Amino acid sequence: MTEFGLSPIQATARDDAVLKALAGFVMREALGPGQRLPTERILAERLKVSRNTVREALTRWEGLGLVERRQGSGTYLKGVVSLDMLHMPLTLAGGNDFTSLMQTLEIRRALEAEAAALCAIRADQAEIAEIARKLDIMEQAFHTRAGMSAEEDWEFHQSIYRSSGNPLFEQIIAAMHELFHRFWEHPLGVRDFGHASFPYHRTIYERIAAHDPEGARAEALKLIATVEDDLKRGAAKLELSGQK
Amino acid sequence: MTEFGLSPIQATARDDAVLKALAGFVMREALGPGQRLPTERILAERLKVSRNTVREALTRWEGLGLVERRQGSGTYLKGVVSLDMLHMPLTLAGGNDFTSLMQTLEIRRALEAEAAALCAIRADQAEIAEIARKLDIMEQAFHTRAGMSAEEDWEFHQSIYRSSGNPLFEQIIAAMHELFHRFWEHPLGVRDFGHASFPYHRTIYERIAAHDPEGARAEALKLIATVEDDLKRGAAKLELSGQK
DNA sequence: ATGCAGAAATTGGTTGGACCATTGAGCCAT
DNA sequence: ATGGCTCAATGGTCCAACCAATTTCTGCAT
Repeated sequence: MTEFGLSPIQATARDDAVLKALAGFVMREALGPGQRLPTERILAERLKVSRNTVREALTRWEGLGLVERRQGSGTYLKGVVSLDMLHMPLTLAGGNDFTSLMQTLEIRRALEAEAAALCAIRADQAEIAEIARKLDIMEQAFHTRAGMSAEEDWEFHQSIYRSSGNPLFEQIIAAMHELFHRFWEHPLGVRDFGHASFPYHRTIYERIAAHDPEGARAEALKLIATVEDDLKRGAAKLELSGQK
Repeated sequence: MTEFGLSPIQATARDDAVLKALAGFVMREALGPGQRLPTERILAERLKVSRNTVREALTRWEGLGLVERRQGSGTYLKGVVSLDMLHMPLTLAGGNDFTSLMQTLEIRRALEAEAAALCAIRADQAEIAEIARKLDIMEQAFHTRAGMSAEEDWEFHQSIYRSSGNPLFEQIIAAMHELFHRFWEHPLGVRDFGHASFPYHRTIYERIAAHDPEGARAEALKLIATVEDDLKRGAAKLELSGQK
């Protein structure tokens, strides 16, 4: 194990100090997403605080999505960490009913369209190629597995958000995506979900590749519209079958 | 101390289970902001988990701004808690620079335009009247106080979000607004900030009152564009004066 | 009785040490 | 090579204290 450039902490407000020290360490070592950071035991020893304090600090970062813990393996960076970060935790009440889903879709419509337009403006050749790659993977999965391509679908969209030049798009939409997953994992019997949206993935890509922001925005809006339709169909079915 | 309706927890993923149980407890007891919740020691005893686990769970909620801890006093609710909450922690890397501000503005542009459009579709007469009232107040404040109408300006926008039929708009934009305030409270020497955007408030209102969603969207976009220009001017000034 | 200072109880914050559960790497027999 | 096994490393949980800030109670002086 190498020598970590970490020095002890002093007064109260330990866990904040721990996070500050850790952020500094991450910056000095130029650690990025995916990389492992020191074990809790080592951090506790180097910073001269108890392991519990280190754990509370890391729990904070985990809650902010900055870090991921894997038991038996280690703690890994999930995002970019810097000393001067601003946190904006949003908690939205409501969640699992049809209305809430439609409301999040309205937000997503706004963001998805804007992200696609920005991407069409800003994406360079490498980024466009990456999007094309994700699109190919998705289309291939769609055909071989008869429409079960949710994971690949999501990765395609993510590649667009990443190329929008604004990381907030991915952060916000990712949170909503999680909500959607939780919702139609087991309930809601719309099997062909997403089929209708399939063709628009390619049209979005084409508008982005052509650096046509308004075209990309329009295609993104069409895609979301099909999802909304699917959702309404699913809700209607639930209504009929008498469920709540 | 009353009898808490809390039952033991079972398997792994303790802290999540703790939060679920706590959320259920808060709902059953109909606890609201400002009220104190049970001691960590009591929670640990009732839920049959260690106090450490309770603390990690509460640390999560504290990070989300749902709860506030006061040493020697207790843990108090800060927001509304329910079982089906969606958490959306956003992190702005390097929070106080020009880039971060522009990024939040891009998000706001997307949401503001969509909210204005939805409002034009859905707002009823009473809501339109309320928006008109806020607009009058704002314009009057603008003229009497020579442009210092930030508070009234914000209330005008809020009234639009509220009439969009989707509470998420207000929640998300409000979080960003708070962030903005913290930023240009003292730094950034653009005095005439917001002057350029003034006329568009009335045009937005007129398009909403006319139930013209695309018109409202277009005017909202113009307004945000003026804010972006102001921001760029401010950044250019900082650049000139040699600050970082 | 009243008011206030000091003691005591309450409560979140921290510590250190122990053990469990999962992971991953190295080893060994096949 | 391959498959299974062992074992060390690592995060997850627990316990039992003690510290620090706050609140509440107590009792004395007025």
